[in-house]
Amino acid sequence: MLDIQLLRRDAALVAERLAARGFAFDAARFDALEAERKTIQTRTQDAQAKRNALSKQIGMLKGKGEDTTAVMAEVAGLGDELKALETRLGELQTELNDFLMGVPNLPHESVAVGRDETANVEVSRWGTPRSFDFPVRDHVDLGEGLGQLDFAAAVKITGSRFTVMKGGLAKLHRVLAQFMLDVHTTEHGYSEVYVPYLVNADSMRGTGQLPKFEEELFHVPRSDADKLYLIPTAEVPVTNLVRDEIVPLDALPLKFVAHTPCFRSEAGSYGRDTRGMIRQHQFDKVELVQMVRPEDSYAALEALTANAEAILQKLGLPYRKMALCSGDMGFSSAKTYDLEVWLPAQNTYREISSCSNFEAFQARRMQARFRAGQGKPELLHTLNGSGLAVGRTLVAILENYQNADGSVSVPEALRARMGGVERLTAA
RNA sequence: GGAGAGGUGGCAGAGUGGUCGAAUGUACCUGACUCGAAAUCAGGCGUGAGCGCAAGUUCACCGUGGGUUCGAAUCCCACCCUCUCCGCCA
Repeated sequence: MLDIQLLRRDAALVAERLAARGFAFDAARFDALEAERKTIQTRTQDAQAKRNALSKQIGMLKGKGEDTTAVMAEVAGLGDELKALETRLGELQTELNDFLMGVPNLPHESVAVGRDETANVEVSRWGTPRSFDFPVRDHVDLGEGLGQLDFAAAVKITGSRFTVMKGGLAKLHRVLAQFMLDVHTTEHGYSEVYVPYLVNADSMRGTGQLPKFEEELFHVPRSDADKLYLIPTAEVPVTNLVRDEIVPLDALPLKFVAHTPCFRSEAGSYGRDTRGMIRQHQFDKVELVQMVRPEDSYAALEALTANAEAILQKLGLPYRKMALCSGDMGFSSAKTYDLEVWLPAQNTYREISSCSNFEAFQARRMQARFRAGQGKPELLHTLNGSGLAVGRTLVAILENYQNADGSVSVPEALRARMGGVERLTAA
């Protein structure tokens, strides 16, 4: 959520900055809503103050055993008007809130203006894509060739966009997640957390998935009014750890890492990446989350992105770092770097991590604050990034480390964890 | 699943219709005393929002949402959550 003070001061300026990300902010509507809110709120509060004063008077008179009929008559006249005002004010506040909850974050000044991913800016590249002297197979052929990747079984059990892994590949998948967790906790200073995979609507609103993106979520019904959502990323439960909290200054920065499955309905992506495990309804991800002081958040974004890059480097996977343009960023983000890993079979780089600074956008929705000294509570800045998407990392290893005979070498960094196994072969 | 208890300020804990945003204790901050500290004494000390240049002032908030009333922490309804015991269970 944006700072309403900023909108009151200059809604037109906000509209201009949001236009850069392709969002049509209706400044006229906002100004109109605000104007009415202001009058109605003032009138409501005046009426309430009057009612409170008279009621207090009745209390005092009764305490002294005196007659109250005159004051009662006076306050009786207030009733209908007050009720109407309160109702209208409630409507306006709901309307304003709904309006604000649907407005995306402002792009940081360093973000390039552009409509879609074609305007993203390549920041750096690491590693050299390997050249193959045999026909390159994609991860589906490789995994099925090994007898360790089974989409047919997943379709039978559940449906499309799920996968079953077996044997060495299943183990490699597990080992990858643990490798990432260990690197981030021991080398990068993150605290490991284990969190629920089902969350309530307040949590989804806090990080910005609701109210706008409900169709991208899976949910589990409970009572009528109350359902739980499967997390689309660990960002949701982990960031919400600080919802409605005032964190002491000396506890900052907070740095968390969590390994969770992620569930996405992928509504609207029919036909995209239908083959293989690039785009699944369920996938594992190791997520980095930070809560920092506002003045530290852009340095933290660089550091967090470097933390994710370190995993790719240790695994020897070539990648490039992209700074997303204004039109390609997520709803809540002020600035985002995507890390894209080289996939030989697709002959291109594909997203494997997305690292974002949300500034105070999520914190404002969540009332996530810190207190410096004796001062007023201030909003935190929140950040997160994948470190990394485990399924896609597995895909990248299969394709980049494949051999002519269809076997797959295990990256050096994982061999000890794999019990010394150097390559995955068909059983 | 069955039975019971309970959700009040950072924490503890009063308050069952009126002067209660809320006693008291504790924690914390400031000052006094002290060479300094402890102890003691005095004062201060919630969050959000509106109006205002400011001083200030008004409103809302006692789990959540409704209702009754001139007036609700207190009464009524629904829901959520926590705890205890029993049963079942990874």
